[in-house]
Amino acid sequence: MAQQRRRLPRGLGGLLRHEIVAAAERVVAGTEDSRGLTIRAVAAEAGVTAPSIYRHFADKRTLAQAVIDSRFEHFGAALSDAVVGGVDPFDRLRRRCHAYLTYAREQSTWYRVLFSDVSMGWEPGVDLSRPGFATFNEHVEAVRSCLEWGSAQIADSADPFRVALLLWAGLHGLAELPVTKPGISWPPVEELVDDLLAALGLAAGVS
Amino acid sequence: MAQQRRRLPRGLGGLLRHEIVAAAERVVAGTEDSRGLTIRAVAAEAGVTAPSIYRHFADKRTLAQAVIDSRFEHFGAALSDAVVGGVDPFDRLRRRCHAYLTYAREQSTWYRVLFSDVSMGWEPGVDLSRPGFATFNEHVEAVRSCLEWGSAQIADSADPFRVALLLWAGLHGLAELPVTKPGISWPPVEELVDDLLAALGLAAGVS
DNA sequence: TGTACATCAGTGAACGCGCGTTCACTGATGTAC
DNA sequence: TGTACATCAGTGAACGCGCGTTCACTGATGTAC
Repeated sequence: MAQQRRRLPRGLGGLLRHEIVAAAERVVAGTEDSRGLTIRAVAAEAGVTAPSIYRHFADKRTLAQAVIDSRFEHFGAALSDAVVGGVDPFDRLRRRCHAYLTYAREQSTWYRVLFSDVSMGWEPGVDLSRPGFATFNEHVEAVRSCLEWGSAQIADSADPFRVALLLWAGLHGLAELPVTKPGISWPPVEELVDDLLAALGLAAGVS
Repeated sequence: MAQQRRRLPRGLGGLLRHEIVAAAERVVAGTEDSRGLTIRAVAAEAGVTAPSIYRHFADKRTLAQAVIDSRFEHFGAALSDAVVGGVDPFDRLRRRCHAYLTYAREQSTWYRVLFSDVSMGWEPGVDLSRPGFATFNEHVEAVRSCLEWGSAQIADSADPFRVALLLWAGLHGLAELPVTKPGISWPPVEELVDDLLAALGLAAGVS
């Protein structure tokens, strides 16, 4: 039977899927919430007409999912990059937390879309390999390393998973509340998260 | 000059402003986020046509503000009611925190609208008398009472405002993340917040 | 007490808009021979 | 090398929809005399 030759993608001038995702990322970053993510706005940002989006994504939902996956990967990479150069588990965890807050401050709209938008959250029991879940697992492991490293001093009854959830909960509040409630005079959140790490027995200075 | 008599409001059958607000509360509670809050949906829920909303509210923004104020009052009242019967500051703060999580669980859509919706947040420097701010002040005072009550045991260098922010941040995470990230197997958040209170020196059992 | 009238909450139709999506098309590009 | 053709990313027009909002109206109700 005749062997169907696969065409190469057309020239570099062709609009790539990646460029649409990048345009969508900019659209959301430039607004207050995910309401701004419309096919038409993404197309305009990409310099293209709206129907051409459908050459690359079946519908709006598929596009949104692709953009969210991309942002979760970017977020996870920012946290992983931040630990480079950390001298011990406490220091590495602290760097992760500070990077978490930096991302939330600099990409505040995206942070809220990733973590406060229920229609875009992780479904229970499915898709645990999604980028966001991998990042969560790294967070739990970072906490476990601290608890094990400091086990000579701290009662080893502490459950790393529960401590990690508690730390994450605090991080989430420090990431989001200064943005949504700017009427309160927040101290630097980096100081607050350092206090939280100390309170949870996840900092070096705790005896 | 002729004294203009003010008409009494028409009969009880007349549609009251309060009924529209209540309808709007139900509309949002029945959806995933504040996108569902439309003039038409509120009117339908109230059993009325859309234009009649404008007899009571200048525009959609004014209606949304009224509903949010109402929900903040309801939220604050739930927290205040919860402390009744508390035997000491630690117990009263713990009851407040549990009521916070209960509200977030039972009214999860409204919780996210009140605390994660940036377009509806408190503006910096204005309207500090809004119901939500009063509730925040009560939260800080509840933490202050704990720190003062336990001052014989705990170093009094702890700043109640900062500790209150840290506790609030943790509460916010425990309130929101189990809803937006149900793929993680969360332990009961009441247990987690008890751990957090202990870690922050805001529980009775801490030596 | 009776009647004409002022009041006004709610109605029904309509507007202009932005949305997601579809459809037939165009025109540049790579391929077959 | 030259030409006819297949491919396909992107276009322009159009659709049906729900939105916020407006407008003239209706009809029940309370008031003045």
